Amino acid sequence: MANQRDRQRLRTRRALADSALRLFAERGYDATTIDDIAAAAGVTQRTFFHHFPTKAAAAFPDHEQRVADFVTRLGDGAQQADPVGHLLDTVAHGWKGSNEWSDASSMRRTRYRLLAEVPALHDEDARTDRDYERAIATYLVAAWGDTLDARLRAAVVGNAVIGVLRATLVVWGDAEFEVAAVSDELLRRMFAGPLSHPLQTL
Amino acid sequence: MANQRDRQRLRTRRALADSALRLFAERGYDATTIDDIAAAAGVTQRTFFHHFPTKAAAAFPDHEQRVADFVTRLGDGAQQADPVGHLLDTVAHGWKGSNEWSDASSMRRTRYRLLAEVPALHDEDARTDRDYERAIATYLVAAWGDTLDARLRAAVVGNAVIGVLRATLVVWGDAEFEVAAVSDELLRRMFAGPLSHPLQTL
DNA sequence: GCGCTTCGCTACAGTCACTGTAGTCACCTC
DNA sequence: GAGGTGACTACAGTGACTGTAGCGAAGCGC
Repeated sequence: MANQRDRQRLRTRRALADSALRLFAERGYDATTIDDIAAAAGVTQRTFFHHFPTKAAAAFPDHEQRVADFVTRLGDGAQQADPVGHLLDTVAHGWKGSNEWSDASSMRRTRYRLLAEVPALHDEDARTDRDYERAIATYLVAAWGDTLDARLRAAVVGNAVIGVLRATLVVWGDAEFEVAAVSDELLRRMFAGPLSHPLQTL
Repeated sequence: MANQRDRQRLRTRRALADSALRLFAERGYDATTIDDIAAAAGVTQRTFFHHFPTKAAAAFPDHEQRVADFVTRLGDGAQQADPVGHLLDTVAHGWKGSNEWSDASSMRRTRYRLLAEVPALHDEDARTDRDYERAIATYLVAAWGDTLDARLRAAVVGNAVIGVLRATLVVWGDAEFEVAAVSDELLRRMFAGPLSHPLQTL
């Protein structure tokens, strides 16, 4: 996995992602063309599309990887006695998760600001959220058993977890507080109350 | 508001929306070009863009109107003693809400099927969801008072309400049950438990 | 009725995201 | 070291979306 070719591929991918984020921040998303990004990375436009399916995807080069990591980590606890506890632990762990791509906090801030301003990036991010939601629902159905009630509550939990995180981040955008602690309290309340007991109306 | 010009404009808009939905259903979203839609409606491509900002928007010609209706209805209860009750009533009322555009249930089914299959339409729908979420959050902050805790819980409620509805609809896609009753129970649980009391960790 | 404005639509031309195809050349494998 | 694979290029095309200018009919004050 670390031969010449893979290194070259990764180098190009990084150059493209870095150029994209930098240019988006400097001149704005719409004012940046894919030709600009490719030229800045020293490759052709066609090469850009060998690495990213869309312009927006270049702003989040590690999304696929992060979702995959989350799914793996969630799956590792499939046999746990307390599936909800394991889910919450995994989510909490995700907060600390940073990797090679988004390490620099300046990059993270840039990305967050762009996300709020550019609808196309918001769409891209929302697609990733849906992947997380599906992963959570699948995990809980496996843990709870495949009844209609379980499938329904699992889907709601997936939405609730991601929704709580997203809403918390939105407010956090203009007010400082401990994101991890607050979202954890909200999620634990949700599970303590409305989400862990069968529905009456089903 | 019912002069010759407005009637003509509405007629064209309807023709475009009908042609779009029909062609999307017949040959698929990607296989339908905007020229096709415009030609089927008897106008030019440029006219299409006088009525809809994007190709996807033509599949939901009344989204703006629906959001505006929701906001109006929500605002009408601004002085109510029980804001959460008013919100739930408004949401429940939304279920029954059908209008001139989406009256025919066959159209509604077609639209729902397309929504599940076409990512671009999913994105479009998600943007509308965000409008609802913002409307709910704004309403609740006005009712609860503008503290950090209220802003946070209001944002979470907006996400939770829309999330519950979306998750319920997804599961409902392959299992029949009373959507309105089930989502109402879920929402009432959320408000009874985790969402109506100040956060400890703030 | 009669100008004057407004506006729904057309015609035309351009940009840019994205795709298909074919080819080159370095690297990897056996 | 021969053959295959894969990263990248070159070129050409499609289709979503935009800007601008103009036509002709509906509205509106006189």
